[in-house]
Formats: sequence, structure tokens, C-alpha cells
Amino acid sequence: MVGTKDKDTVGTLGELERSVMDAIWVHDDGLSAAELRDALADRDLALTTIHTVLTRLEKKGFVTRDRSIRPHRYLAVSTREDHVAELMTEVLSQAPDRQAVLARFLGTVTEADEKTLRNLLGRNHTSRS
Amino acid sequence: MVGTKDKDTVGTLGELERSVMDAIWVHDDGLSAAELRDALADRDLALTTIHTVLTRLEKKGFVTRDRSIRPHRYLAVSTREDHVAELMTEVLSQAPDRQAVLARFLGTVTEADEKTLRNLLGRNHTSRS
DNA sequence: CGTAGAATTCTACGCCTGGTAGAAGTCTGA
DNA sequence: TCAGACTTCTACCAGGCGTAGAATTCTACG
Repeated sequence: MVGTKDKDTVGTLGELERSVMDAIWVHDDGLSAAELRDALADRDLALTTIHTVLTRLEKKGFVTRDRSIRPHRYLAVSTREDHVAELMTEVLSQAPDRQAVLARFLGTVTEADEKTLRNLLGRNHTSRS
Repeated sequence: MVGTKDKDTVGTLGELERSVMDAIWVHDDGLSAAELRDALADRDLALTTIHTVLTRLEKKGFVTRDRSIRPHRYLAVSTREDHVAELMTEVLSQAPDRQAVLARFLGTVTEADEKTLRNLLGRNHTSRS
């Protein structure tokens, strides 16, 4: 029972992959495999494991690595916010009736979120003409 | 090479499962396994395949079946819109900085969507004192 | 320049999920 | 009661992901 699957969470990434991304996302300057292993010390993973995951994340386009320096440094390709926003858009597109979805969505959102949205929508009234 | 995996799409469901749900979602009155097979005729699946998927979807809580009548009828537990909205909320929660995410999100959304949101947010101004 | 030790890549395995369906069991109308 | 329809059981395979040992490549240092 090494890998207690969760899988009820949405997102293209696996458990470990997600953890790695989370670690990378809070380090805009990027970090090395070793640093990552430390960041995820609680799991006590082998360095090679980290490398494998990193390689897969690179292939998936979530991270880039700086191969110019020796302990390669891994950087997130896009911010977590961009990533999540993209995911939201993708999800939204899954239903034909976007309006209905948005309505339901707003129903589940916090008041703070609503306020945020009002502010954001308030300004930049999409220049027509 | 029967199952050309796609997997770049977000959502807890698999390819076939999703198709089945799509079919069920447009039939509020529910349908039988046979009707489903017809609805997905393009794939030419065995009835048992449909049944298996249906059973899994039931276990996952996406559909219920009316066992009282003979050709069991399968019904969606929630609307597609609710489902998608839920997914969006779930995704949004993946990032700590919700505001930033919402901002990015609005950036990718269509003008029509923005209008929809404005309308929805316009009314029901959450009772402020 | 050779080489030990660090870093990276290759290869692999087991589990889980999802697509797919045959075989076996259960119902029910005639 | 029984054939035929319907449902459940069981199973196989492929791909994704966690995990890591083995092999290979670097590079700093003597």
C-alpha cells in the first residue's frame, strides 16, 4: 500500500506531480532536484524519483529546466494562477450552457470572490468600437 | 490500439464515461443501456461495455438507476451544469490566491461570459448591513 | 589527465483506472 | 417452463503515475 491514491481532485497532475509543482510554484527562482527532495522531505523520496517526476512534468510542459548549470534548475513554465485559471476555462467549456454553469458557479463561490469579480468586471468595460 | 488515450482534458471521467454522461445529461427522463448504446452508436460498443461503464458511473455517484423497471433506466444524479460548476469551484480551490486566479480567468473568458457574470453579480447584492 | 563522487538518464516494476467484452446468472412474458 | 432479454461477474489489456535501482555522464580536484 505504497501509493494511497486520492484521485477525487481535479487536475491533470498526479499526487506527487502536484506536490512537486506546488513546491516549484513557490520558488520563482527555480530549484534543483535536491532542493526539491528537501522541500518534500516529509515523503522521503529518492532523488531519482524526483528526477523522474521532473522529467515527466517537463514533457508535459509544466516545467523547464536550465541545463546550462550543473545541478539543473527547474522552473515553472506558467504561474499556478495561470494554470488554475486555464483549468477553469477548460472545465467551463465542458458544458454547452455556459451561462447556466456560471450561474451555478457563482452560487458556490464565497462572498469575497464575488466582490473580487465585481471589481474586476467593474473596470475594463470591454471597449466596443 | 483500441483506446487512443487523450487525457489532456480535465475532469474526473474517462473518455467513454464522459460520452455516456453526455448522453445521459441530454435525457432528463433517463435512458436504458440499450438506448445508450444507440446514442453512442458511432462507437459500436457491446452492451456489456455500456453496462460496465454505467455501473462504474453509478459507483462514482454520477448516475442512479431505476431498478424497479426491467430495462433499468439510468438517470444523471446532477445536471451537467451543476457538475461543471462544481468542478470549477474545485479547480479554483487549487490555488491559494483566488483573486489572482479569478483575474486570469476573466482574462480568458469571452465577452458574452463577462456580460453574463455582470448580470448575475448585478442583482442579489449579498445583503450588506 | 584520470577519476571519484555528484548529477542525470535509463529502465523497470507494481498498482490503479478506464475501455472493452465474454460468460454466467437472473427475469419475465408467452 | 423456458427462450430470449437483461444484468452481473470476471477478466484482459493499455496507459499513467509513484517509486527507485542501475547505468551513464559530468566535473572538480589532485
